[in-house]
Amino acid sequence: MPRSRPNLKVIRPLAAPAHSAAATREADRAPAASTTQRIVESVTAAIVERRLMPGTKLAEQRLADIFQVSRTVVRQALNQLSRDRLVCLEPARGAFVAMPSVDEARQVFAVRQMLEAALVKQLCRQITHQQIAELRHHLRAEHAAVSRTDVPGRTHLLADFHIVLARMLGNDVLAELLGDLLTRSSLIALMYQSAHSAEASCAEHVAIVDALERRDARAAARLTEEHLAHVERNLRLDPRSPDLARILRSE
Amino acid sequence: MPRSRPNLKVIRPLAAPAHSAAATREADRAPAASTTQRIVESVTAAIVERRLMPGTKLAEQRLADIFQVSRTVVRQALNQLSRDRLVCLEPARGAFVAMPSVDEARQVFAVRQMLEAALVKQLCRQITHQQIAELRHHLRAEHAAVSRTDVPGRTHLLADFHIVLARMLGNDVLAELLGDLLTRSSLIALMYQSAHSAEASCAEHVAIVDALERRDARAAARLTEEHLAHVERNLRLDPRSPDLARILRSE
DNA sequence: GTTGGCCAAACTGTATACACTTTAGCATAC
DNA sequence: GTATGCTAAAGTGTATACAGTTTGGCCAAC
Repeated sequence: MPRSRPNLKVIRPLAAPAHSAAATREADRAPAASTTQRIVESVTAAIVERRLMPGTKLAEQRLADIFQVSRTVVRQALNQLSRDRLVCLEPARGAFVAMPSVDEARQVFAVRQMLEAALVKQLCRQITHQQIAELRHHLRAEHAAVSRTDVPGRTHLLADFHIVLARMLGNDVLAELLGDLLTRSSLIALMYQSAHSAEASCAEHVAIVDALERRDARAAARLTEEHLAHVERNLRLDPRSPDLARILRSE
Repeated sequence: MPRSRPNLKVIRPLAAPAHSAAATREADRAPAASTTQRIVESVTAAIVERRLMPGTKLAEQRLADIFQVSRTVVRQALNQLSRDRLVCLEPARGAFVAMPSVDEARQVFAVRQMLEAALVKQLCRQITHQQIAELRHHLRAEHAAVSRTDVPGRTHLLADFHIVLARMLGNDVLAELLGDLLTRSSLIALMYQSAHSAEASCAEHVAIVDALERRDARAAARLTEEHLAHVERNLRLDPRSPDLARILRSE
């Protein structure tokens, strides 16, 4: 499917993780993961952090060499990643970093609007002062990352905001689901070159927290929907080159 | 973890699928699946159709013999099933049919309420006369299955109702997500002995379709939430024996 | 100069082999 | 009679081997 095969070496730094902010963050939340899980997380991080482009082939032996394991383990990881829709498995051809379609992109954002609007609406009813304080703290971190143009950091923080909200509801099922949708959103943003400014996102997050503090459920839900609509509208989802490529491919 | 190890032979009929309604339905929607996928679907069907009890050990070699493949393929299937939360993989101990906790059960239903309420609200705005007719047709099938006490048939139809709604929105991402939540709900219902009558579910479905036809978004959303609340309330989620078992196990 | 077909290298899909962990039964000690 | 420790069987985790498919390049034909 992908005619050009970008070199895979971009993910090499993963094997010997540099002591970057991203690496430590990743290690923190994965205490003693299995070998398979480690690979899943490395590849996921590589995609979210834009070191792997959509359509890149992920040859099994290649990954096996990089992570110093057998193909068996790599295959397990690739299977999980395909379940997460981050990689696309084509029979007898191999695994490729997924190339979500325009439709899929729209659908993911539609689902996020439904889930997150309902989420903040519920959260209004039960949020505590301390939780508000936590959110303010998070917002300050976001602002700081945006100010010093720390691109990977701010990307992570902007996405984490949504996860933090889910966690505050105390619903792990929701949090995990939303986490999956957020990684998919990252891939979508990467594929369709999001033009949404980090400043705007940060400001919109502030407005949502303000509404939560006022316990204004209606406003919080509306602001959340608008925020996601803004992000989606700033994707280049026009039926131009991507769709052309798609037509030629599906033919 | 599970002290008693129910015999696995219950799923034997899967290998040579009888020409039951369930078997053909299953075959229809999986045209040319891979070997791994076939196993995933067989085990999923076995769990949903209550032929496999929560906590049952799924030994790899056993499944490999039944499906006449190597353990490699079985392991891939079990990995996918664990991603779907239908089986629980315990390191060096094996795979077991999952035993969702009371918390997880509540959370799954909470997420379904959020998603499905938003879903019918949206659907009110765009549903066509033909789609209403399709839903009426589905309701008649539900009613017929309930009347003739076709337990597996009605279970499938009652669950499918929710999927049909999602499909009508034209959002495949949503439909798939909801599908996963529904299979999890089946396992939950199995585990906590749902006492919800099929007649009640069917009647509540009718009320939802009525609201959709009137394009009464508010009512449709409310009825959907109430429907799910009823189903959840009829689960035996009291902190009795299950939680006791859990405490002893996690100790 | 371009098109079509053939062949070797590379890669995926599955099976098998082996090391290590868990488990269950039995013998021994108290 | 109960509890504890040991040993063999069973089962999981990973690596490797091999068959079948895809891929890309080369050569011949037009």
